[in-house]
Amino acid sequence: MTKSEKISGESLQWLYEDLNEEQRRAVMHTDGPVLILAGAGSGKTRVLTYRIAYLLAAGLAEPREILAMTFTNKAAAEMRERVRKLIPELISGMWIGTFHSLFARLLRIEGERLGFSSHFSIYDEDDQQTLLKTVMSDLNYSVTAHPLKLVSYKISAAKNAFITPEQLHNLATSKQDQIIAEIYAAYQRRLRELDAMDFDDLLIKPIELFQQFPLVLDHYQERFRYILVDEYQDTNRAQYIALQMLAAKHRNIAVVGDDDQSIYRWRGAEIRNILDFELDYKDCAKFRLEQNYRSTKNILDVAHSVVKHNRQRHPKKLWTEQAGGEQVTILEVEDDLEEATIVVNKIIVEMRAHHLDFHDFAVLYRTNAQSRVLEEALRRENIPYIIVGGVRFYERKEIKDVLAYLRLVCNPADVVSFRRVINYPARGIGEATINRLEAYAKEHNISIFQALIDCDKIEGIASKTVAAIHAFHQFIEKFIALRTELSPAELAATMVEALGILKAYKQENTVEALSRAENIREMLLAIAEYSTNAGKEASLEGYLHNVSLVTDIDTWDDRANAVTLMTLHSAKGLEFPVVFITGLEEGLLPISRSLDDAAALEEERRLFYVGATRAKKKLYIAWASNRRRFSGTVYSNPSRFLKEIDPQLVMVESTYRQPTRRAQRMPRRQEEQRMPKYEDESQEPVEFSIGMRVKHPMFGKGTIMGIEPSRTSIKLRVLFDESGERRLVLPYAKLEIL
DNA sequence: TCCCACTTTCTTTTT
DNA sequence: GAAAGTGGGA
Repeated sequence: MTKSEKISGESLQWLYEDLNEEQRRAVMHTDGPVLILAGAGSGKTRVLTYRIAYLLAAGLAEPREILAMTFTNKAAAEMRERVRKLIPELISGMWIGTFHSLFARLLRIEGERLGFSSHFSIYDEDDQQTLLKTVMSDLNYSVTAHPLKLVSYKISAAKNAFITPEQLHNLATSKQDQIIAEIYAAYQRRLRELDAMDFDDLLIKPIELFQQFPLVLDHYQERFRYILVDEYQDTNRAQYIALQMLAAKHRNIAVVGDDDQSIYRWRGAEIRNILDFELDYKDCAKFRLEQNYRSTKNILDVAHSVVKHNRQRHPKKLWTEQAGGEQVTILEVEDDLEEATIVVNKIIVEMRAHHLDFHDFAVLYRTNAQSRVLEEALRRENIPYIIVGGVRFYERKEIKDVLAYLRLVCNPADVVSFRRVINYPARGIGEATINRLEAYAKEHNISIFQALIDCDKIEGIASKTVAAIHAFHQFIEKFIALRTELSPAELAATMVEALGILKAYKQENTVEALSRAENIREMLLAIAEYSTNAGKEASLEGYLHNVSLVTDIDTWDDRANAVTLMTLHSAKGLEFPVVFITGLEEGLLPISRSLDDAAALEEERRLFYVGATRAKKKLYIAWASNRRRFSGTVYSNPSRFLKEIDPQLVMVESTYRQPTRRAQRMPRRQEEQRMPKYEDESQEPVEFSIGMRVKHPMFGKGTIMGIEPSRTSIKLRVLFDESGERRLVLPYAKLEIL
């Protein structure tokens, strides 16, 4: 049967029924590079899934020849599910997943060539910093002189830009940058010794692999006849290079994206990648999806009126058949508490008026810290809610403890995990002992885990400690042996039981301890679920790789009947009938650190755009003139984005009891830009004066006796009526003026 | 070596 | 206001 015969069959009716003309052309243009500029809500996922389905149904590709890359597991799962619905019989063997998970899979298969085993550990940011700390101390660099955050940020940035330690060294313009390059080199060596990779390595190592082993590259180039990339605007340099390499042979690379929704610049994403796709592939076909199927015209116009102020963008405008719609409402409120209250009230009102459910609402914000007041307000009204993000499940201490044990069983060379659990639960093995073990391991060129066996030969370790070390060693060995006999779930459960962690938490009997115990139980259930789902494929390392790459949004349950609270970043790709964007204040959205950086500011604008275009029917935008941040109150001006919105598109609801000069409603034109106070804390004006009466939540009432400015903060000397004199650091002292 | 109390630092977003 | 780091006493 020829290609055209197959395609003309009735089975492809869906191509004509479900797609508009431009979408269909994008789907059916299968030869060569394709750029699909797909605006928010224009059916981007639909085009991708139909394209895959079409490639398969038309016989242009086998499932195993398709590689589809997304940024979240959720997006990948959705894509897979939708392809399955179209052509259930052709689903297995495709590589659909996130960059990180697919590359991890690739590295599990091919990593041995680079000196990694198939069960290498994946380090998250936390682990990364722990390792960096030890690397720096080995090199005798203090974390005071070279803040860990700075070092890890620069190394990560270099990796995302695919810059090697040597290159970074050559690029260095300061002594510190040279040192960072040196740490970077040592860090990479150490990772290899530990059989571990961090998130960035998952993107970089495939490139190194391809460069060093052209035959491997050749194999994957041949195999992946069709490559599809979602959210192309968020790819970084490393991802870009990897894609270029993989696509070089067949050149069937289709990328979908929207430059207006590029919001990961800070993570190394290069908007240039999508803006320049046509230069990279001069013969590419270009399709524009500009019909929006999600939102009303009012919402789109508001979003557009803001984003059009960006210079770094393809000019374009979405259109919709849903003319008009409800006006966008701007809520002007006094403070964050009131903001939360009004949001909750509006939810209740909207529910009654339009027969909506809780899951029809999303409340979005710039920073996770903003969720707290909202939570409290929702709880007061007994409204169920789900928070996405914040402290992630797999980053919780108790979860990481158990995971570290499991990782150690998989990969005894994993020193970061080793250090985490060697003395947890406490078995009397302290820092001094660990250092001796480490020195011994280094001297004899063995792993620290192997050094445990010989610990009785090491000088300076007490016999009691030797016994503890041997017991620990045997404990791990026992589970290494059990690994083949037990399922991951059984192994984990047995291990947790043997460690007595749950019992210890129960004994502690505090709210915190009990919730930690609960979390561990939940994790054991999750492992069991993984074991069932993966069936015969289930393995401990498989599970560990999975959880390393899971994000909160992946587990977000969109069917649960609850209001969703999340950051603007997490909201990308989702939609809700009613959306609230909160905290539209200078310094918060746009965030203070972006104010002096034109490119960063544009990203903030896109962030607003992403948020606004999540709304289907109704959009609320809120700003508060006071917001409690840290422990002080911060006064701010309305976001410049509010002023960019065409006033005719919105209605303003203000709840000021008495609007202040600062808080004039929607001023037409911006006079002097008043910077929010918290932008630079050292400049925060002192609101306190000597002799002033103040109240502290713990110490009670007192009198300010002195004000002592220092390099980084201001200290107040307060004489408390009951407890005497104390020094309090200003931004953190929760003082109320009486 | 462990444990407690105190100090310091951090809040932008996340695979 | 948390969470990690530091330091002194048991």
